[in-house]
Amino acid sequence: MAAVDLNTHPGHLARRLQQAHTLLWSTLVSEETTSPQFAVLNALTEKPDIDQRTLGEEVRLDRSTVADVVARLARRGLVERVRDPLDGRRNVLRATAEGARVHRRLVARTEAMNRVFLAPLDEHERETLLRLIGRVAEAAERIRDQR
Amino acid sequence: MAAVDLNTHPGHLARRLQQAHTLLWSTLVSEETTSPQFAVLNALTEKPDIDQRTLGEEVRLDRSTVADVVARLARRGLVERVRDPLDGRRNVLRATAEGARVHRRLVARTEAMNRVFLAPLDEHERETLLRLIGRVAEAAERIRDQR
DNA sequence: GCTGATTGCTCCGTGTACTGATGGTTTCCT
DNA sequence: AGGAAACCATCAGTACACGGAGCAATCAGC
Repeated sequence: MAAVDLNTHPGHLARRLQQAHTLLWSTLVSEETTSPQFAVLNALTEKPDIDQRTLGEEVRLDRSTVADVVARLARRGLVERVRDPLDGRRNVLRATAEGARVHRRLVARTEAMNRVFLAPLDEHERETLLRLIGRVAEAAERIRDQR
Repeated sequence: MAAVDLNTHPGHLARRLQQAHTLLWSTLVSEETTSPQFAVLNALTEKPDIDQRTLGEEVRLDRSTVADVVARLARRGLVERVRDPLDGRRNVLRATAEGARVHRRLVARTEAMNRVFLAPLDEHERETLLRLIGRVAEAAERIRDQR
């Protein structure tokens, strides 16, 4: 009776957007390397030798999830995980040469994929969409962090 | 070196948006009932006695995921899952009285949560965001379905 | 320098999400 | 009627995502 129109619910739309993206990624970018894994490689390319917690903040991954994702990348030899000799709690992370190679190859493909993904929108709409999502996400993340 | 700015990548932003939403949901709406579970209850409120496949199309959930989500709702007694006597392949689904009660209570809370979630945007921006996400998601879902 | 608090990581349990394989039903076509 | 095709559901395997508990290392205050 009192059913709601889910298309007016940002959460439902966000989930659909993310699902559709994941699927498109696996066909247009890579089957082996997922989008979060790419985000990790990308962050380590920019800032090598950081620990998991810092990396997690960088790419917005939970501490447990970072551990999982990094473990998979390490298993494939794309990332090195070394205990910090100066602080025995930390794992210092770094992309291997192979990891850097994979990252370089995927950068080009992600750009192609983003064009396909955003194809229904014109240039102004794309810019608007990214900006609005960024603002909402950032505000919600701040609420979380202040808890 | 050649690191990319992830904030220009819709996929990364979509993931952040969805994560932030999930977290906000668990604090403002319900700890027990997740957003996909609510979507299922909502769909069954509007259209009772459909099977899992149809339900999945309605709320955009994979056949396996529908089975999981419905199983959890059934375990909590919010949904009934009966083998269709007319077509032995189908599970006919229906929200129980308790499921309807939970749905009613959550409808009000989701509206409150959506206001908080979209608080950083003005009325026009909200409308724009929902419309643009909807268009991108729909286009990407069509690509998937045509495969 | 000791002690208590903090920090970084791991492990466990739960939920969402997808693919591929399998099996049981129904339907359709000859 | 009988067999092939289509269809629905389930199961196994993998990946992301989170919180809580626990452990080892470090730090801060005295």
